[in-house]
Amino acid sequence: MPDQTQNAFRALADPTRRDIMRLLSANALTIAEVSTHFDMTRAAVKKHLTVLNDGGLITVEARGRERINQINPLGLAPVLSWLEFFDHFWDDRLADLKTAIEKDIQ
Amino acid sequence: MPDQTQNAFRALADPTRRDIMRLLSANALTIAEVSTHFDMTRAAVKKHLTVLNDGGLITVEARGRERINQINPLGLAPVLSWLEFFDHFWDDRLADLKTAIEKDIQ
DNA sequence: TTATTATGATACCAAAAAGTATCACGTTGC
DNA sequence: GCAACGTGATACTTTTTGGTATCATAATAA
Repeated sequence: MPDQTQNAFRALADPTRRDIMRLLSANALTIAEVSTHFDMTRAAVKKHLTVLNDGGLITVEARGRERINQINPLGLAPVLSWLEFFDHFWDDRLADLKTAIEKDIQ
Repeated sequence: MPDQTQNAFRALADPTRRDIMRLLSANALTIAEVSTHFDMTRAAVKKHLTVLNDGGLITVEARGRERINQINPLGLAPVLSWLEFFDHFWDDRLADLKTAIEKDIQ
């Protein structure tokens, strides 16, 4: 049971892995299916999936010879928890923050 | 003006940088002051501060020969915005998530 | 059985990251 | 002016990371 916060933050640091998270948010997919969405080898995608799994952000379930990769929403908890720390400090600036977020969402 | 989301996530991927964020949440500090809290050279700390600045997570203000490093709460907006994306998908699981967060905060 | 398929694992390479050492430069204080 | 101080910047080393290529293995399909 290593540092789950560190593993989660590290997993989210790569843009490909964040894209995979978005992908899997729609559907659970096999490694091969995920690979079709990216311009890299299946082996590279599998590595990213391993990092995401280490970070607790996805779960992997074997079905025959396939591996179904599925989002684990609870994996984001350590990340949100860490961010939550800052809410306690700037309750006054939090309003600005939320405004900025809403403006940023497309 | 590159990918601010990427720069912010990258900045948060390092445990030292996350610790610096917590440090600066209490007080704005000079580079030398931040350095006293870590077992590494001032140059290394300065590099971390540069990465945090690139990620928009801190602002740096010159005061004489000193550089005051200060948290920029709005810098977290791209990160929170990205995370917010997932809220739309699991409104049902969001309750579990929030429970997990509260339990994780010490 | 035999061929195909999906995956795991390993070795390897290039680029990026984390760190140190060092020096130059502007600011402060005497 | 001059010494001390805080910082910026560069060069360099080591480790980590993102990627490919390749092969072994288990499951499926004919």
